[in-house]
Amino acid sequence: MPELPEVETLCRQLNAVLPGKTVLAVDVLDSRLTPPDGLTGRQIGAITRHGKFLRIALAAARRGRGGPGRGNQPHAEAGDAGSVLVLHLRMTGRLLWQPPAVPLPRYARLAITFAEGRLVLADPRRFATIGDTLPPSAAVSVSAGRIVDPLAGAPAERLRALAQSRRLPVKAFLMDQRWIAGIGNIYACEILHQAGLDPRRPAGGLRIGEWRKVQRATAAVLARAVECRGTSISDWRDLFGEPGANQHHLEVYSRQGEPCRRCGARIERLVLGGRGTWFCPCCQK
DNA sequence: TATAATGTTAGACT
DNA sequence: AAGTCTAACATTAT
Repeated sequence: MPELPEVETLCRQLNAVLPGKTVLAVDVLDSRLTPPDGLTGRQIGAITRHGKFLRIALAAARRGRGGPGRGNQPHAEAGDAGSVLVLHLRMTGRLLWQPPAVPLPRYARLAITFAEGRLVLADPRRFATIGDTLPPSAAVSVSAGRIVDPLAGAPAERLRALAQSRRLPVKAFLMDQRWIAGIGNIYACEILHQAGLDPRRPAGGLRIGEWRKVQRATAAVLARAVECRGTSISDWRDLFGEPGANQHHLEVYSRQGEPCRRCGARIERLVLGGRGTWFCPCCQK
């Protein structure tokens, strides 16, 4: 369900709600989830997004340990085990903010209670994960050319360098989180339609001018999706249970058989890398 | 009932 | 060795 724009939406909403609040209780409702110990009593700090990961910082416990021993380095990004909560919603995970006394939603898997309300992870398929660190693959420094935030720009030269001599389909390349963080199936389809490129093209075969089109399409598609607070095809809801509006802007995703709004040809569906892939055979070459 | 689903990854295969 | 592909994860909705 959540790709970069949806996670970005949650991140902004979480930052408007959680910082400064103190965790009163953590309830695990699904045994496959193992939240880090010692969350209770701690205060929420800033929430950041890393690709599709959410990272919630936790301030030091308020009582006790107040003394001298704490030579505060200004945020050593690497070893933040014990001071953060990391979430990944995978396919069907949802985060909801509920006022006190509202009953838990269906498929609630984790609840973090505060005096003012509670944060609930609901997830029918149970793929969502929580942890105490970002995985190394999401850490900023792995490979120098990695595009850590396509919302901030995916430069054509960098895309071309990353894709150099690769033969996998350009759509699979765009979705590979090791190189570009945050693009998933919906937005990969939409970006390639807007760029006018066939999703099956080997990534290494695109010319620089074609990468420029990808650069522009990525910026436009993701920015609009964030403005629209995500795509509510079926079950995406924001932190407050509200649907997004970007589904009204989809050009190809899930539209097989319907006419392309640019050229009128029928949208086709095929399977690439095990995922449904929609494209216009007329204007994507 | 059969199929597909907004994601990732371990293992198999090239 | 490194790149690529497939199946699997668990469950619901159509």
